[in-house]
Amino acid sequence: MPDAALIAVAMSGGVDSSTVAALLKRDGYNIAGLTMQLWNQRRLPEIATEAATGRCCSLDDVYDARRVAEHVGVPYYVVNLERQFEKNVVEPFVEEYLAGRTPVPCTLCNTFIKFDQFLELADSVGAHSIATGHYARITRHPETGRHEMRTAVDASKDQTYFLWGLTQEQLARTMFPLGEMTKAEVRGLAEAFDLPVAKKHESYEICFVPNGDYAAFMDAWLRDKGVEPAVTEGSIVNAEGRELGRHAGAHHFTVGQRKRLGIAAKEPLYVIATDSASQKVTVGSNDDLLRAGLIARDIRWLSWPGLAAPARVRVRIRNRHVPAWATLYPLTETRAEARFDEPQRAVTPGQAAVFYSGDLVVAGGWIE
RNA sequence: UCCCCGGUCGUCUAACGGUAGGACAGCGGCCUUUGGAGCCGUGAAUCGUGGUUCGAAUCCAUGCCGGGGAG
Repeated sequence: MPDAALIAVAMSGGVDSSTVAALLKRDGYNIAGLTMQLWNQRRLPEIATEAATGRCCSLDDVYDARRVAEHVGVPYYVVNLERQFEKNVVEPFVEEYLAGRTPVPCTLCNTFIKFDQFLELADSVGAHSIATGHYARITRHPETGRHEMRTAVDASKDQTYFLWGLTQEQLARTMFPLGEMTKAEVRGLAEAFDLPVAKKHESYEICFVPNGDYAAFMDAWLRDKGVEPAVTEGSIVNAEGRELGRHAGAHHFTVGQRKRLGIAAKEPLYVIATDSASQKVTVGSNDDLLRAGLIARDIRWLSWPGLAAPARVRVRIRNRHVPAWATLYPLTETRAEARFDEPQRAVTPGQAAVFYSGDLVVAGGWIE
């Protein structure tokens, strides 16, 4: 028997969250649809493109969400969280790049916006829990009652890499109705519900970067903030320190990157490291990217309450990376070292390391 | 001035006198709720001018350019 209590559904205007709203409504839940306006695509006109549709924050998406809410027959609200989004996602995103690391804005957005600010919004409309279109599962430990996160049944759509920052309190109030479904099933339901967005394409890339050119975005954002463009020109060197080329800013590069180096060599060259202090970008062969382990900091424990002794886990070091077997050694409460069974390619500072035990999402942290 | 050696896609480099190929870089697409990676596709060259030859990147002559040597 469905709970009569109100559930706030985060509606982005995409297929997944729209299907969630329709599903919960069909099952008799009392729901309200909310769309978070996170970023104004006209904010930085110098990088705006005519093809800004399909972005998670475009006006079209808000219209789509509203149409879906009307179609499904649920109350609908749009809330403006642009200020919070810029403070908690965009600003750290730029700062991380400038510091020589490679951020994961989607994780920041989930941790600080979608499951933080949005829960406050839910409170304000009297909703005791929230539902989103994420592909992940939440379970409870049968004995301890601890909330656990598990990977989505549809492994190809699993989004736990971006969700490891959720706290017990957040998990306790969250529903992921799509975690048990495949994308194909969701599409099928969207069509069965005759949702106006049933055939809408997937959203890709960073939602607030209209054309995928995050380097241009950063430069435009900094100019908009009145920050004088720093002198970021520097050299591209090999392991021996010999200069192979020049670049316009180390923050335009990330570990493992091959494209846009503009250097012709006998074999493809990849970025091995970037250094913001010297603005040096070091390049080398693919094999030079292999690392035996990593240290993760600011770890948040999800399904496990912590770690007292070394444990066998699988580690994902980027989205859609096939998790690699490793032994996890606790260093402090929030810091741990993972040593891979097999060396992994392009371990990148600033990216997340997410630890799994079977389908359990054990914990996540930031790669140092 | 003379004597060697060498000039091939943007770069590096192949091609007994017989379809100028590859790698890297570039560009485009696919993939993907981060950045990357990967996959597929694609444009691009014989230093100039004569000559020999059925046929020249290749052989000959000459000019130009680059590197070395002899003063």
